[in-house]
Amino acid sequence: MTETKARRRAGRPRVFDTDAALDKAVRLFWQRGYEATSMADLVAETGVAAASLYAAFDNKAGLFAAVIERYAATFSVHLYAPINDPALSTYEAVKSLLERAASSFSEPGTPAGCFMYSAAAAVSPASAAIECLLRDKRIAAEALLIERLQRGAAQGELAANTDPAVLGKFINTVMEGMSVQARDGATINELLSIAKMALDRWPAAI
Amino acid sequence: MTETKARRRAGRPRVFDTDAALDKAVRLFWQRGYEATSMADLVAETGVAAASLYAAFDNKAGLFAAVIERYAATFSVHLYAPINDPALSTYEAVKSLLERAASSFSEPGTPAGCFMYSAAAAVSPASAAIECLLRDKRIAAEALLIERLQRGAAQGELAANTDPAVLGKFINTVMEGMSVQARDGATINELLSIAKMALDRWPAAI
DNA sequence: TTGATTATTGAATGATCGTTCTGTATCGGT
DNA sequence: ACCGATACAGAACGATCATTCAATAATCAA
Repeated sequence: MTETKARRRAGRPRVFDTDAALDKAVRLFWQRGYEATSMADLVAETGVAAASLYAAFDNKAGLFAAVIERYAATFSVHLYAPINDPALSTYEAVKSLLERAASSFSEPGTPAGCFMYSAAAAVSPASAAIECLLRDKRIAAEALLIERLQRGAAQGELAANTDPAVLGKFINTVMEGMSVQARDGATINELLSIAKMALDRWPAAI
Repeated sequence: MTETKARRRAGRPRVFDTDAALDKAVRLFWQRGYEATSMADLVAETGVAAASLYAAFDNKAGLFAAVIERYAATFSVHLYAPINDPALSTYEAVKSLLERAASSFSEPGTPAGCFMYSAAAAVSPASAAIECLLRDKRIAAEALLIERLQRGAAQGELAANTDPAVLGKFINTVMEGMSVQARDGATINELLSIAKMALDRWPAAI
């Protein structure tokens, strides 16, 4: 007979909720960025003692890495869902992606813009590894989008002279710009009209 | 008889070159951002003692404000020159703007991307005023672009159903995204193809 | 030459940074 | 009941942060 439940680890059980603490940390890093968020800020916001955060995440960089994964699991997943939805045409998928970006980036309950774009836009040389973590995520997301466009091209959904890599980079660029716009106070309607303009002249197959 | 030259100030003259020091500081803030650049970094890079920097710029925020103006005078001016060039059509002006952004953001001799977009993307609440300084610059630049488009629309250079404000926001959004792309390693050719795709959406008059 | 003014140098300031230590509490296994 | 293991709380660590002080140097106006 096999154990269905995971065996509890020995020792005193953790009292704080890891995901709840990460959710708080996500907001903080999202709003202020990596360098401007101090461990003291994180302790105050999460209510978890510094030593406990270190025991769970090693150090500030480790906590940030966990925060990245938490953001990806709770926000990025929904944003990019249309890309993986087989029911949508290529155009519909991109349109839905941009519209989700517009509403997500201006969502009142969360910091403006996209965590992946603004949380470590510029860092000290000592934190270069942090910048790379986010850069890799951005590049991976772009690659995912380009792959979707390539599938669409293979299905004959794009004009023959369209390069999916360029189109994907363009769409991604607009999304990154929309994040800056949102940070500067753009409303959801302004972001939607920007998205709409990016979708104009979509290189559909003839 | 009027004094043609500005009267020298009393006291010991400044020995360090303010603009040369600002140029060094521009690079540092451009690369690392406001929070991740320390006064010790600035002292090491400029070769100017801390007390002298404080005497000249009051504090770190004051130095950053001077750095913003220096960047605007030495980089932004060239980037936005096509917008004010009366010899160019509206389309030519925007095309030239985006092409200058592509080459400027990927220029090997300077940090990648645009200082105005990445130097204070996310800051601590204590530095909120710093974020506002750059935001105001971004919004002013966007307003300048929109005004140019409105003049073009008045000249009948744009399709009748085009909203210059939306078109300007779109162009600006693409530029902001191009800065992120450049930071992530995009080449000048990749940026140019992104710019080209944005221009494909151009709503010329029929 | 003298006094007012401003800049420079180098050390020192208190505050905050990320991180760790010390001691105690709570679990599973025996 | 006891042991090894893990987590807790709070104080403490050296390093670095932005900033300023004290003393000296160089200029102008008189």
